[in-house]
Amino acid sequence: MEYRISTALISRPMSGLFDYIVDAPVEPLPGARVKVPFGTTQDNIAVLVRTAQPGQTAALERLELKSGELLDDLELIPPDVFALCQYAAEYYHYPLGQCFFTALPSLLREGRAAAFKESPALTLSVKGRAADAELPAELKNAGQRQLFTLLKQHGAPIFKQELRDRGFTSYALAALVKRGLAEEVMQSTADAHTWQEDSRPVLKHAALNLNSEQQEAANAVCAALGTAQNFLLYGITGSGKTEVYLHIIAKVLERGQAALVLVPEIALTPQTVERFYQRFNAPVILMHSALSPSERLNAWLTMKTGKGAVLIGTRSALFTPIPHLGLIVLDEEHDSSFKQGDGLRYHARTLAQQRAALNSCPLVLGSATPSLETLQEVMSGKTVLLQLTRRAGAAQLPEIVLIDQRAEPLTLGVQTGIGITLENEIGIETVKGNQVMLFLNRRGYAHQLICHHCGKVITCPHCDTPLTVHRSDNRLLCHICDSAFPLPRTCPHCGSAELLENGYGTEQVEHYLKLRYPDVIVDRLDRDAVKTKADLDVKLAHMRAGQTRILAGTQMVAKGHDFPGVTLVGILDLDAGLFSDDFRALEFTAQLLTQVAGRAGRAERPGRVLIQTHHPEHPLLQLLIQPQTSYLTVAQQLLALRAQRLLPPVSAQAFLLSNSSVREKAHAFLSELMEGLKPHLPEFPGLNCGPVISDKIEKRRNRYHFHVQVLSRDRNELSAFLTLAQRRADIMGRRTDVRFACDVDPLFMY
DNA sequence: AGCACGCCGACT
DNA sequence: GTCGGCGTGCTC
Repeated sequence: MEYRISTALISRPMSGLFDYIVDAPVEPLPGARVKVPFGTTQDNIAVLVRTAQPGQTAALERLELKSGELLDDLELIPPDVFALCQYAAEYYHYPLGQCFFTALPSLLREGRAAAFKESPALTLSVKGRAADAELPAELKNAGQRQLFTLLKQHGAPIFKQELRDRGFTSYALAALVKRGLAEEVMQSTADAHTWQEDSRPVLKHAALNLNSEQQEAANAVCAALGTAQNFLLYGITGSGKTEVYLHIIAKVLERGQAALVLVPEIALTPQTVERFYQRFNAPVILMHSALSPSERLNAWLTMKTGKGAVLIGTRSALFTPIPHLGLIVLDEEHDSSFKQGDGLRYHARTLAQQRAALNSCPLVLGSATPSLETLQEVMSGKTVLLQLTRRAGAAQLPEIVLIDQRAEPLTLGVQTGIGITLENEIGIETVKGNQVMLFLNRRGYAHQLICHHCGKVITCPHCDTPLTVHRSDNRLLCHICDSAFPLPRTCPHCGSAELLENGYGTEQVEHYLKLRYPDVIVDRLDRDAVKTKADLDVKLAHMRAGQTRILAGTQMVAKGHDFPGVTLVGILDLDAGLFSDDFRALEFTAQLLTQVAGRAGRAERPGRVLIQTHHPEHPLLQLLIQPQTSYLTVAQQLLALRAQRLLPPVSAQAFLLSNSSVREKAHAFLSELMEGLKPHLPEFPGLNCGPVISDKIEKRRNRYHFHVQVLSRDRNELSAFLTLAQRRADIMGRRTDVRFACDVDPLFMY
């Protein structure tokens, strides 16, 4: 039977639909993929949007439709995810086809069959099963012993990727195989049954007891199961948010429904993951950036076919088909990694709200430092606030102390970021056997290289930024485009050999500390020191074991890791976060301070936070050092400030973006676009359009960037304007070498 | 985004 | 005389 269908092409930046004829035994469903010819090209992947009755698309009567090949016999993208993509297309003013593209695993984008592939798994060998002793004596390594025990308890094979996610090293896996205790088998999830058919209870172990606050929070969400109610679980660090999630998820599973847990990339540590595996018999599936394309497809299909009960994943896991979805958790909801920075520039929180609405399930946003966006939702009554104010154990909140840098003598330490006061405190704490964490938001050894003779700063040839000195690999690195250059001995401009390093980064801090405290182990945590997930796990383990005594790092040290032995947290330079022209800077700074402070004094030992600043009188700092100040009170003040200035989240914001390798073209495009829109502006009385200006870093990766800021108190008005802008941009036609995009609800200034 | 078509400059 | 630059417009 032949059907006439409308499709969206997933790899073309066009918002229109294109019609084809497909041959199918029964009427094909929206969400299925079709392979279609397009223009002169073959094998384009499109997604079926609707079937059309003959004659319905009257405008195309003139045409003999080409035929396409149906790739999926069912819908591939189920109705809820399909609707989510449609919503994203409208909200973010992005072509529907490309939203589908974003929603699909890469192998499915390329037209591969939606079928499970076998993956390597590990199970005990005959010898391993026969081993009488609980643990074969030859296994000395703790990881290998744990792995053996796990395989023995579990019986059935476990995917190697899952074992790696749970913290076992590839080395440990190989060692068991080498000793003949375990063997590798290829396994597929294809013939597994759905998890609901499993007769075992969903819980492996009885849940931990919740304290009254936790219980109240869990009860509130459980009472709302089956509705699209949004919650903010505002829980200070160490107050046990995860335990609340686990309780709610258990309830969801008992109802026969599945749960989706979204986390920032960095949060997928073996400790967190293990708590889920330990708690539930029902299958827990992970989706993160370290998966290979076929592993990602397997995880996606496992959920789609109802063989996974809990999906834990990063941003993009939001688009995974999950039958009977009963709950969405978005943990660390303030984290900026939930916002996609290119392509479909979506915020996982925004789309999670929509998905929760589509599935009539609750959305739980969790954070110790909620975003002002979420706080605004609480104020307006759309989101229910649940609070966890008690820290586990006897832990107290740390004392925050400002160190006025203007009063510090200009020692060698100051030039590497550590003033004498902080240095002394580090000495005292480490002598006592305590741990210290230092935070600095700048990677590398030295911020820039400046010529003493001609005064020029060595900059990236592709970007408007100074190159950063990285001593560990003796290179100059561009933090914008990641290009690398050998360290020059002479100035490229004047040939002088007198090059001065200017400004310090984490690498220099680490270097200085190692010189200063040769007896203790100093480690560093930043993107350069942590290349793989395994690096991170190792460093975190050393820190947790108390081996590492001083840990210096970037944002990474602030992100939710629990180190009970830390009694001192030093913040080397906060001033940039106080005087930025980004209106979100104070919010980020308050969040960062609160998060970093949360690392200190989690056990019985009280903690302190020392903040080095040249501006101790700054009102935000003054507010934050008050012992009774909670993040919530700070955030409320910041929100009031936003309201005064009519900034997000009180009003809706978007950027129109253009870039080109020819500076003039990028500017001209936006100027002409805005000129063309001018006559329409009276139709948008609440709209506030900025001028066409260059980005703060105008040249990036050899392209010149310009933008226009658009604000409106009325989101619908903003959206209508963006639709018009998009249409005008289309009419203006594509110009070679000019790229144009919208960023709705941007998180960073351009 | 591809890709073809088409109209102008500098090669054999 | 042709090769190839990239501006323009179309793709069911």
